[in-house]
Amino acid sequence: MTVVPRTLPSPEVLDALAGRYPDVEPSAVQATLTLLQVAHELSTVLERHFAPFQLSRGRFTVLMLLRRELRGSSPAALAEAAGVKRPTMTGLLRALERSGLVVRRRHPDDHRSAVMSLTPKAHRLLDRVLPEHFRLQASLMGALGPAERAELARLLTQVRPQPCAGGAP
Amino acid sequence: MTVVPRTLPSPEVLDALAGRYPDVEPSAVQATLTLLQVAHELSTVLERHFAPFQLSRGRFTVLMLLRRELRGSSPAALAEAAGVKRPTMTGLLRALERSGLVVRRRHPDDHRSAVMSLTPKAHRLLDRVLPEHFRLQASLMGALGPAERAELARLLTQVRPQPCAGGAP
DNA sequence: CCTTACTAGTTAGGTGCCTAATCAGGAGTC
DNA sequence: GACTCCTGATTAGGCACCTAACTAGTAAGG
Repeated sequence: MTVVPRTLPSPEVLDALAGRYPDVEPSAVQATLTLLQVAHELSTVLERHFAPFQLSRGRFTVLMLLRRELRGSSPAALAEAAGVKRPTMTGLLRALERSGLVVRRRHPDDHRSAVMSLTPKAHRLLDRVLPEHFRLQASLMGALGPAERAELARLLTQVRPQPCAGGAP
Repeated sequence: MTVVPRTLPSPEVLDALAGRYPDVEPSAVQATLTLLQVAHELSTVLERHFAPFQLSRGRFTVLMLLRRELRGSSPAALAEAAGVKRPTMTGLLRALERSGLVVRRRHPDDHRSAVMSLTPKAHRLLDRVLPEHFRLQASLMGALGPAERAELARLLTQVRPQPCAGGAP
């Protein structure tokens, strides 16, 4: 939920920047800032929705992953799937364990590894959270038709860090 | 930089959810998750770019605001413009002050208030950071043409929290 | 076996943001 | 002037994420 300017730079400011720095592309600046800003708002709305249930986005994501796709998998696999580092997953799972939402068992073959799964309490919690969650998601996208949503998703996936010489190490 | 599932839910999983929870709109789920995920990646790339200059996104944003639009304005005004709470701005400004990038003066009329401005060192730093920053932004949007970028920004601005009964308190 | 190399998970410590509570200056009312 | 009310800024404390460094179990080569 990092900081993002609340309003876009005015055309005058952009022009001034473009005069001083030749590589300014106003359309790129606008798209980047808008993307960050809208994502920030969206994040905030989702966090607010989860808060009354003692859930953060991270904890919710873990529950959803464990619900169907990754049931009975290891912390490392969950970290990978959730896009989070292993130490962070340790913290998320500890919190969920303390709340009685997940249980940990030792892996039968590999004694280093753990096997996580949801408790009945977690399933009941999700049954309370998810209906409203999906309504919220639908309302956030309510101003866009299905075709526009698909187009939005398509355009977004093009925004990746380009393989433009000197990629990640 | 909050957590977001690294891959979208498969169609099967979405179908299963839609079966159990009637309000699931797959296009909304897809658009939401994609938006959060791309914003997360973009955030990460930008943070990496700023790190060598000892800048965070927050500190950079403050410098940019102070550069032209809000030169000589108060911490409260900066917080408002940066989309951040006042205590957070206190921390950002303290860090920038310690690095010798901003200076603080008392407001001549209102002795509660402070007037912040950039030092020459900050202008030199921005002259080093910005060219590469704008090239990076351009490359991130490199796969999209100007019209597509504008369309992306337009669609994004539609994603606002809808005024759909029971707004913010 | 036994060393070496790897992997799963945790701990320790740091950053960036938040809310709640506090302090100090300013402004309106009597 | 003294009371209340408001507002700018800070401090204190908390949460979610990170990296680096550790512990413990596994696997592979001598």
